[in-house]
Order: sequence, then structure tokens, then C-alpha cells
Amino acid sequence: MTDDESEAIDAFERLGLTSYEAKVFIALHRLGSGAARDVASVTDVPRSQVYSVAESLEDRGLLEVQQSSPIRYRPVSIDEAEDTLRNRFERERERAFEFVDSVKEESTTEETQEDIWTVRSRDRVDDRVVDLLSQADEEIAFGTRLPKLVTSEIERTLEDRAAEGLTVTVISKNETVRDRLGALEGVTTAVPPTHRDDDQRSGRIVIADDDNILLSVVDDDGSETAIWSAGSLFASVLIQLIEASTATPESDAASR
Amino acid sequence: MTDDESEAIDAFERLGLTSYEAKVFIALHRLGSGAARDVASVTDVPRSQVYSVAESLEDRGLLEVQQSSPIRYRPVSIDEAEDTLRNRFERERERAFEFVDSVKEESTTEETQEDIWTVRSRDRVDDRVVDLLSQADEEIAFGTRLPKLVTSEIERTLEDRAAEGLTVTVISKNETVRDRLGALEGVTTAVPPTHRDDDQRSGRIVIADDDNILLSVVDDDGSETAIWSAGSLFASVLIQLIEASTATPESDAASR
DNA sequence: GGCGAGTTTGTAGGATCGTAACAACAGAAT
DNA sequence: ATTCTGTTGTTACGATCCTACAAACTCGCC
Repeated sequence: MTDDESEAIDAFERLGLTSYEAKVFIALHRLGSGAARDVASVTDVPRSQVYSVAESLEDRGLLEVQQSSPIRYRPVSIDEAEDTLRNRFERERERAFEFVDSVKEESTTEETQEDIWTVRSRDRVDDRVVDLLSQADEEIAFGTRLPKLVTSEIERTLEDRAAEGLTVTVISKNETVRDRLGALEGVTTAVPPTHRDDDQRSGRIVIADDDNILLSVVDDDGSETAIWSAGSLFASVLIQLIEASTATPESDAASR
Repeated sequence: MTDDESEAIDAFERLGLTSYEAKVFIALHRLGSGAARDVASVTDVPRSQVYSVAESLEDRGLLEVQQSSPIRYRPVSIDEAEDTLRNRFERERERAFEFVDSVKEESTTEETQEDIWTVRSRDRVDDRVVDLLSQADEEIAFGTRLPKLVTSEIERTLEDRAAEGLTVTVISKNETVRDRLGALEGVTTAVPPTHRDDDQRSGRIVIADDDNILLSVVDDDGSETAIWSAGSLFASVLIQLIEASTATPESDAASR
């Protein structure tokens, strides 16, 4: 069995099939169609198991059964199988979240949150960043040294918010970042005071209004961890801290 | 626990979560946020299990962890959770079918198929009907007495094919069906020769060109089973059989 | 009988479920 | 300071369920 095939089987398993089901389905697409013995001969699925496995695949709408002797099986087309699985997924998703939505706590408004939350992994930090940017009412500050931390979705959100009249400032030591985001209508860029040239760590800072903040660090191995707080006193304190620490003598002098 | 909640948990399980994961996720949306003990108090998940379950939910991107004592958990928004699950699904789907596509048997052309296949369940018969209609090159005959067997997708497909210049004929004893499909541009309707007024069985007939056919029957309990054959000699024989049997004395007389 | 097709039953392994014990810690009572 | 008490977080373990896998068994046919 090739690596590709193993990966495909794993993927099918994560889609809810058993490994036998995945193997039989793949085998039938290899063969076009076939009887139980044909399927068993090209897979490590015991022939006696093919019957029940095929039956469950029929229930899922992934193959069709020819009632004859011997029983022959025929997979549905790839497009049809994909549609069937997708429809099933969407149906389950809707049913699951419909209930969650009906019971979710409404009253816990963000402004009563006084906590700092942690988010691990790039993707979810991205999501959280977009979330914070979208929640801002007046002012946004976005900072990162790493161009790869500026996803197209973040870029689009920044552009949208600027278009809505918010004050959007991008701060970066990195020229690529400044050029890319500075090109957006209504976005102003700035270079941070370089009072720590030797700073190894990198990550991002998002400040939305005066009370929402996200800070992340990228680890040596490339993983990203962020802390964030929305509408909390804690956030305000952090923001003031950052603003104070970036108010270096140089920038003070420059501002006079 | 309400029925709705059980169903939602089942749905989450079919989406790949364990029942504990589903319960904790739902509970945290109820609570807004909370510690392990809070979650345990509103579910039947043991407190000692909440920690590991929450960890796996964090890995899935469905909740965030506040590192403090006690550890507090916060679910991501419903929209974000849905997006996360959908992205995961699409990723797996792509990986799975990419491989299937790469190994699928190309040479088995439909016209060498000599078999009759069976399809169970309304939905999949619908799919197969649309499939046959789409494959036709010249001529389509569609017949059913039951209006509910005419889905909007079938209606749309008939309209499209007629627009492409195919000869599309709809045969039905039922006036609703004739009116509805006859209203489509390029679709002609007909009443079948009623030589069997006492016929209890119902279902549908699809004939595409002279060699693709689908026949279905609706059972007493409302379930539908279809046999179909594409590009086979068998199909041609069946089609001739049907055409012969519908050529009643009356219609013969009328045609003279 | 010999053979292949299809059904049925049984077993081993793994993951989840559910319970319980445990150490670490904080606050209250002594 | 010491003890007591309640909570938190970790870990271990048996019960249960499902999948994977194997082996019997029935049936029809040559």
C-alpha cells in the first residue's frame, strides 16, 4: 500500500468511514465495479467482510448494489460521492449548531470579561485577530514584523474597517509589511521606535480601541501563541504599558 | 436532558466529536465560560474528565483555555466553530477524493456496462435520475404519477436539457405533474394510455435516448427502490418492452 | 463430493465511558 | 505554627462498545 493510499484512507476515516469502508470504496473505484471476491483480491479486506461493509457503504449512498449472483458492486461517481458526504456534513452541522445557538448564554457581554485568554496555533490566532479587528469601533493598531502573519483575510478586514472610517495604523519594522498594508486606502503606517534592535522574539500586536488587545509570540519552532483580552480593565492596563514602553526618548524628542 | 439536546449531541458525534466533547462544548456555550467544576455541574461529564476533553476541544479549535488557577474555558463563537469544522471537513474531503480520482478506472465506459443496478432510498434515486437526464444526448422521457417525485432539481435539469435542444417528453396521469412540467419551455406532456386503471403501484420511469433507463417503484411504506441500466443491451430490451406494452389498442387506433 | 458465494458467529484490540484514588494547594479553624 | 477541610488538577483502572480479523457454516451448482 502506498503512502498516498494510507493518507486517503486516514482522510476517509476522519470523514466518518471505517478503514474497511474506505478500502472497499477506493478498490471499487479502481475496478470500476466488481464482486466481493474482486474487492477482496485487491485489498486486505477479508472477502466475508466485503458484504457487510458494502452494505453500509450503500446506506451512506457511496455505492450501488447489483442484485444478482454473485452480487456486484458499483461505486457512485466521485462528484456524487462528494456531494453526498457534503450534504450529510452540512445537515449534521446545522442540527448540531442550531441547538447550541438556542441555548447559548446571551447576557455575558464582552465588557464584563476581565480575563486574559490564550490561543494556540497560527490559524486560530488569525481568526481571533480578525475578530478583534471587526469588533473595533474607532481605532485599530496592528503591528508585526513578519509578513507571513499578514493573511489576506486580515488585509481585507483592515481595508474594510479603514473604509468604514476607523483610524487604522500599521506599525512594522518590516518594509514589506508597511508597503503592502500602507497601499490600502485609509491605512497609515509607522516604524516602531527601535529601542531594542537585538530583540529576537517576534509576533504581533493588535489594539482595537482602548480596551481590546491581542499579543502573540512566535516560538523558535514556528508555532504561535497569543494572549488576548477584550473589554477588560486588564486590556487597558496592557495597552497603556505598551504605549508607555514604546514612548522612547527618540520618539518623545521627535514628537516635540 | 432534552430530546433536542440528545439530537444535537448525536449530530456532533457524527461530525467526529465524542459525546463528552459535544457535552462540554454545549455546556460552555450555555455558561459563556467556566471552569471544570462549572462544566461538570451542568453536565454528566465527570469533572476529572473535563480537563482532558477540553484539551482535545482546544486542539480542534473549538474552545480557548485561560491559563490560571482554576483553569477557565471559553468556547469560540458559533460561527467560528462552524467555519473551523467546515474547513476541516473540506480539507479531508479533498485529500480523500484526490487519491480516489487518481486511481479510478478510466476505461470502463458506460456503454460496455451490461448490468442492471439497484438503488434504494428516495434521495439516491433522485440523484440517479438527474444523472441519467444529464447524460442523455437526444431524447428524454420522464414519467411519474406522483408530484412529490418531481424535485426542483429534476425540474431544473429537464428545463436545461430541453433548452439544449433535446426532445423532452413528460408522461403522467397526474394533472399537477403535467401542468408543472409542461410549463417548462420545450417540454411536451402526454397522458399514458390508461389500460390499467386499477394499478396500485406507483413510481417513475426515466428513459434517456434509446439505451438508458430507470424504473422505480414506491413501496406501501413510502420507500422507493429503483433499477437502472445505462448503455446496455438490457436497457434497450426493457425500453422496447415498455414501449410495446404502452402501445395499447386505443393508442394504436388513435395513431392510425 | 468439491467448489465458490454468501451468511453467521466468535474473538482480540482499541477507544470511550465512568469511577476512583491521589498529590498539591489555599483558606479556615485550632 | 499547625491542623483541618475543601478544591483543583492528575493519573489510574475496570466496563463497555465498536472495529478488525478469523473461522465456521449453509446453500447452490458442477
